[in-house]
Amino acid sequence: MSSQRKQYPFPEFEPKWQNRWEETSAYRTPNPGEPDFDAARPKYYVLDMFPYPSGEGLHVGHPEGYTATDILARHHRMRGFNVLHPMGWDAFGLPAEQYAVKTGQHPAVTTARNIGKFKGQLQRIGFSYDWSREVNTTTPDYVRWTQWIFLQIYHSWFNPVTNRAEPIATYTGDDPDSVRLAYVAEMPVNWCPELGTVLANEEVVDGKSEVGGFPVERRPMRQWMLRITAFGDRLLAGLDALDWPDSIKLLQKNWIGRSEGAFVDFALEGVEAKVTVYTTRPDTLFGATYMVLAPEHTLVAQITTAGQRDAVADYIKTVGSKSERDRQDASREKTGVFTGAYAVNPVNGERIPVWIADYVLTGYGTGAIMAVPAHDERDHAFATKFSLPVIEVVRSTEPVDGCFAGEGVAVNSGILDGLPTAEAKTRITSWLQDRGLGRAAVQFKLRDWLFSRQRYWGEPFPVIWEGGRHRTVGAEELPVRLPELADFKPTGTAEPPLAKATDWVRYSETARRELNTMPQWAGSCWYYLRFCDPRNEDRFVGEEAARYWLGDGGEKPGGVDLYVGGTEHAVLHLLYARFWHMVLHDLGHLPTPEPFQRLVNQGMILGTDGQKMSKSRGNVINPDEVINEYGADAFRLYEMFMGPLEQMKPWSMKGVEGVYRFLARVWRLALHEDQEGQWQLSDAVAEIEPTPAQLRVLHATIKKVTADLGTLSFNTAISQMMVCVNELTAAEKRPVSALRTLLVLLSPFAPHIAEELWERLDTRFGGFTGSAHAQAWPQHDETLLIENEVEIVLQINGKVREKLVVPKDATREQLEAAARSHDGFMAQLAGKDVVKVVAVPGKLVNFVVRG
RNA sequence: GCCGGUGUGGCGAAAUGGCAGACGCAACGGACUUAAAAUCCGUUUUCGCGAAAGCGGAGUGAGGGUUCGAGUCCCUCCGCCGGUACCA
Repeated sequence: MSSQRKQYPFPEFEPKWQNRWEETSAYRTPNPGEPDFDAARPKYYVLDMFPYPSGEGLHVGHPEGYTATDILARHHRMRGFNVLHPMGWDAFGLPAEQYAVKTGQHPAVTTARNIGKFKGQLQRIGFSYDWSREVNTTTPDYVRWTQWIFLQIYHSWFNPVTNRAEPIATYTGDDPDSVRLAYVAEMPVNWCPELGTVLANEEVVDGKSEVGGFPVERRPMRQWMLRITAFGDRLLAGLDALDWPDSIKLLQKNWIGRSEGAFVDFALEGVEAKVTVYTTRPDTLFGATYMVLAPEHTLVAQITTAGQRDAVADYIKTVGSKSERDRQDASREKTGVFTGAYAVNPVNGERIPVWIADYVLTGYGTGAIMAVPAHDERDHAFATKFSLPVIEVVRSTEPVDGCFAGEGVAVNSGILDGLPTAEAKTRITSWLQDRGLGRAAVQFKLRDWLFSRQRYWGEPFPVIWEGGRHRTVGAEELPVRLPELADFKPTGTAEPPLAKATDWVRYSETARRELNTMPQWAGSCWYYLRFCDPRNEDRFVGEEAARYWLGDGGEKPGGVDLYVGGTEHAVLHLLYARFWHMVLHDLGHLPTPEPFQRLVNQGMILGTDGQKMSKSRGNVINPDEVINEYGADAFRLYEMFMGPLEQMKPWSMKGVEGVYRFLARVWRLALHEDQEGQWQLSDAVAEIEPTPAQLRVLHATIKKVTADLGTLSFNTAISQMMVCVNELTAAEKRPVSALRTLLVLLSPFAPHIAEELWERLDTRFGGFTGSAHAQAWPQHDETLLIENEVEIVLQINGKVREKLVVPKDATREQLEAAARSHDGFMAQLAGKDVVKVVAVPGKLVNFVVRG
């Protein structure tokens, strides 16, 4: 194939058009206030998840979403929108840093090289990005504003009364550091000694680092945290008004994991302390037959009796040696040990034993539970193993086998007896509250966001330490630039690499800089804002630009009109970005409450073997090779023709050839090859009226392509254009007006060939001035689609027996009469007992017979 | 385990509750060609009958249900893909 002549000369005209678009800044989008800005047009902000520019280059998965958004961007421009369609680089990250460790080359150098490669690849596909808005999260000008946003977060707190972030000045307590949205805490983190860095949870697979497969251990370290949990309720509630896939909303919902329940205080026997537990089932309090503390619970040492001290110490040691993963395996058999201590059940004064067990986690609730083995699977398994008593306190209305964890009616529960679960919950909660023994409580699975990394290649914190206290640098000192380092190798200790830049670290005689850097998510948390106003030197985004491109927060939450990317960011990037956006909105810096109004996930593209593409499987498709072979238009078109955008689907080179042939047919609609092998305008193209059939298919195509673009059904839009081209190919003469419409419809999908044909037709015919992309989107004429006659089917008991052509507006009665006068059909009906006749105009007549 | 998605020809897929398989791939036949490629035209869910035009049956993972009529709606089950995992 590669040695063969191309079916149409895309190797010549595709680069030609790409250059022309670049030279003429064809896709530059002016901002409000600029001379060529047209305020009368509506806005459309369509965004891709920007890539990490890895050394591997682009794979065919990237352009899937990018092509979809490019088609929509082009379509909206043709419909008169001001379209914001930008691209940039999420360029901090571990691979560049590790490459630097290996080679000594500065990450900035490799990053710049990779960006060059990525950008070149994207430009070869002909995307209509406004490259003048390109951003790179690692440039000082971008880092400056990332750090500035950190300052806003640091200098604010969440006011529970107003339910929003406010400047820290409005906090009236005596320890502002305890309420800041950015705070320092000693936290267990994934530390990889081999790599010399902490890793995010998602970078740890089976207790080993994803990169290199080195062991990872949990170790407590001093970390910066962001108080995302304060926004748990709003992050949850805000989902309702967003046009996101339900599955993604559900993922966020589960991740946030809001639950309603109660704190209950248990007195301890012979110890001056109480244990507070969190439960979602306070109604089962009468059934609590023992209590379990997490092995790390602070009271364990205090309450353990002399006799149990060795057993408890042994157990804690065993638990400590287990990997996090082992410990979280729910199917594992329960383990635990008695502390020797007893607690008192506040409702009935029962004395219940206190155990420690690793199935109680220290990070959730209070790290202590009341165990109700009759109505909780885990407690039941534990009680069974250690022969602890089981008391039924909820009765199901239906028979159940095994442990009953559902809702029913309270029994054996004193004041609660006879109450349904929901009522029992409120009753016991107020009972506890009245006596100061407990209170209603809401808990989240969501944890505060661990925001610091012991890495070089990230944003430095704009933070200074002095006398054991932290403070920020002033906004005028931003950006805090990374120091130059010759050696990126890990120190071998927990100390971040920045510690090696001794001059940089030393801020003053007595003050030192923070050594941690921010995680990669920091830059991606707000890049969609910077795109609105990427060169603004006074603000992270200009107020007018933000108000225009994000909307004014009217009826809908507003923000980016359409955001397309993979599902893998469902709970990380998409949650973090919403959190930052909310803080900035609360502080008055942004007009809208949410960042992304509509979200669409593209499905993964699999290898030709139906497996996930990977280097080890050797099934990776390289976009450059496809484009060399078939051209950018065919590549784009195939990516969209494969199947529904959101669906997972395998690659097929034969499929690429199919759309390539289609584009070649479009080419030959207008051109033919002469004796010298030159493409000349075909004589078959003529200024003639389209036939009624051509007109019908043309307008059906306008209608379907337009509708399908609205629902992102690119594959069916393309098949309709194929139908249209097949119709025109079959014709002796091609009406030039039909070609004109077809090229306009095709131009968002296959922009190069559309422009090239448009330009060539302009040499002979009128109506081809300017660019195909600059044309108004066509409108279909419904009257041309209506046929005078329609074919209906005649059915007996729902089975098709005959077909019949009738006037399109025939009534039910006329249809039935027509059926009854159809001899062949009546012959089949002869002798049958017709009980009912269903006639549907334009569709069918169904005779229901008995026997 | 729980949650979500999905299941239609040889393959990718299409079908406001109304003729299942549009469009594309592959395959087969024909035209063009010395020949091939490319291109163009045609056939192509499957089984049975027929020389053929055609006729008849079955058919959207399995089983049930609602309906004049179900790929589409409801119930039960199975497979595959993804997420999540002791969150009290």
